Amino acid sequence: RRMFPTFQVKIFGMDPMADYMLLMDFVPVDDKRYRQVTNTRPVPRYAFHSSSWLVAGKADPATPGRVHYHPDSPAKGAQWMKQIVSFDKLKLTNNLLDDNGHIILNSMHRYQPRFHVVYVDPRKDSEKYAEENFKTFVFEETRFTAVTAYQNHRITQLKIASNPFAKGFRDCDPEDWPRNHR
Amino acid sequence: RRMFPTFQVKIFGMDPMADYMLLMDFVPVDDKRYRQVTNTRPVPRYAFHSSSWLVAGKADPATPGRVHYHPDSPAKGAQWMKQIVSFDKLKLTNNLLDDNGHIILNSMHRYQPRFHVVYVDPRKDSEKYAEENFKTFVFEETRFTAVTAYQNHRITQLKIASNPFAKGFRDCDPEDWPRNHR
DNA sequence: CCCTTTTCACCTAGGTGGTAAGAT
DNA sequence: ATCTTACCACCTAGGTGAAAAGGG
Repeated sequence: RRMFPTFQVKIFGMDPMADYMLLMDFVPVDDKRYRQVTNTRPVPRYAFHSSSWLVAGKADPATPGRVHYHPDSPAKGAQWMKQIVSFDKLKLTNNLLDDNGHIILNSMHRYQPRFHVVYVDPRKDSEKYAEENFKTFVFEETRFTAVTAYQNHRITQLKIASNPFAKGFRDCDPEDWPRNHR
Repeated sequence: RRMFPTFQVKIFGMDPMADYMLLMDFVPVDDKRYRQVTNTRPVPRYAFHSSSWLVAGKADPATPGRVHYHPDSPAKGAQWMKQIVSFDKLKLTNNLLDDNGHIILNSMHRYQPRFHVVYVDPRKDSEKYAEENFKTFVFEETRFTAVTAYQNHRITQLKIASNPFAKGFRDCDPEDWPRNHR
């Protein structure tokens, strides 16, 4: 499924006339597997377990480190800089055998999205300059735990309130949402 | 609206490693405006006038000669050649003020679609070689009369039978269509 | 008990010809 | 009479979380 909210960046400082490739990948934040607490007392299903994650042990074997190229790649710096770049086509899966080119992640593990900019070097021996033509950007606030089903009611409500495709599950106007809920 | 059936080509003979732009444009077939015959006897609307076009006079002023770049442009020759290239995103309009970048045509005029291949010359003075880096292909069987409403019942039925988006107007299985109708 | 998979109703987004009204 | 425009029901295509079923 798509990653939501979508990773979006505003880019400055490119050479407007040069070609660039934009891509993303995901690296494990730690070497741990997480789980939810065991409730001893019965709890209604909609309460979604506890509100925190416990370490459940060592991480599962690392998944194939796929990358997602922004579908507009390659494009000129001027094109990338003139508006916000949105990775809304990026899809995540837990299927190790996926052959749709989606990003493969382990469920119940924590990940750090990374954003990479590659300058398309017109020189014949461009491979030699791969190091300097490659810049990586990490925004720690975009870290998340991959799941197959939501574990937290407020995450669910945030998605229902802000993802247009989940409009069918809303029971009030999303404009009122930040005021009515903390 | 989209052009339907879609213009599609299979390409051979490109340099697999070189970049190419693919584009289409439309040129008037003649300098005429067409119209349907006046029936003196009343005719049911569904009969769609006559089955032929009459010359109605001189063509309207030529429309801005827009071009449509295939959205995958630029791409490597290998990419273009490995499957049929389909111009299914190409849209036609009769609105002279259109600002969606669609191809502007005069209704009731005849047009010839043209297909162009542009080799992206990596040389600094590539403008000098524009002539030799540019090839045009014309398939006369793709000529058509632009309309705002269909003038021929068999064209309507052909579209209903073969365009998936018109499935709501079908009254039998399209697989049976060529056998049941001439 | 905890997590994953599958299916579903309900959306967004947009491509069809039909149809009625409008323009010339 | 002929052609154009605007709107519509009906599709395709695909992104949502809910819920039920399944696995360990």
